[in-house]
Amino acid sequence: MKYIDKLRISGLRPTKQRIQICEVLFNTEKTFHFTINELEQKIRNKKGNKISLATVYNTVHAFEKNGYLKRIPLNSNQTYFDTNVTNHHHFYDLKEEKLIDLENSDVGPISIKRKINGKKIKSVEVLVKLED
Amino acid sequence: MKYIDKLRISGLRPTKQRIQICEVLFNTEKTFHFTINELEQKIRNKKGNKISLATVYNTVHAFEKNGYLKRIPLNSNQTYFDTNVTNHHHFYDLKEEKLIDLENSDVGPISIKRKINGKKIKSVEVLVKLED
DNA sequence: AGTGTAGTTTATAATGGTTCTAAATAAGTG
DNA sequence: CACTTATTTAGAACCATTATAAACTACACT
Repeated sequence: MKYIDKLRISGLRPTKQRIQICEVLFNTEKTFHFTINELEQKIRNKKGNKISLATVYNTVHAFEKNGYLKRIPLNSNQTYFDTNVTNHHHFYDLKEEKLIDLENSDVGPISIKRKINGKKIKSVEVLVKLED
Repeated sequence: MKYIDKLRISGLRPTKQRIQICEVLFNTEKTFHFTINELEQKIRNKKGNKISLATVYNTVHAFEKNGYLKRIPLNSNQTYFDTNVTNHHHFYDLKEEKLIDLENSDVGPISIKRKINGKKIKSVEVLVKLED
């Protein structure tokens, strides 16, 4: 099982639940965005069984901490996650309330000319809001 | 009173509460970031009286709709607003959990090379996360 | 294989920011 | 002043998320 090593490397025991969540999140051709609730639905549909909501939260947070998932900065009542952890940006369609990936090559280089003493830049994220 | 006209122009009746909120938000040299709770505290301290939390929410949302305030896209359990409604970007200090303004001139021009059919760009917002 | 320990899952409760409700109050209009 | 409509308010409701604590499971060690 390919996910067992992935989990072990991060010090996470390869439990049935975590492997199932891996299969839903990472066994796809395309990366995607999701909320915790959407993920829980997806697990229920794809695997035909249910994983406790608390476990879904725990697992997603563990995956985020280990760099397998990214949180998308966005104003919403729900938190959006992204299975695409490479450097990239997002369109946000205000009408449809949908996120669309912007490949890194879709956005020109961004230069930040200001420095803050003692701090270094961890990430630069661009959100492009779309209207009709 | 300078805020009465501002309110009237937007079709908002210039009530005592709205004027007091204007004074706290806009009667300052520098713009600033705030959450609803911080604003409510500030009103209590500066004006010595209290405005119902519901009214603070209503007013901030009304001001946002009329372009007097901007919501900052950021992952947080609380919503952050900005009294600086000009085009600009933000640092987010992960350790201190603090926002810092980036002047527009601090960020080089950003070119978005991809188009979405039927949609136009409303805004481009950059969030630069800082770590130690 | 059996045992012990630490990690994990789970249902459920608690938390906390935000929104809703409906009654009281205030502003604008004639 | 009388009337209509907007606004304020306290409190309830909502809902995503986090905490709790008991049951369960993985794993290391004999």
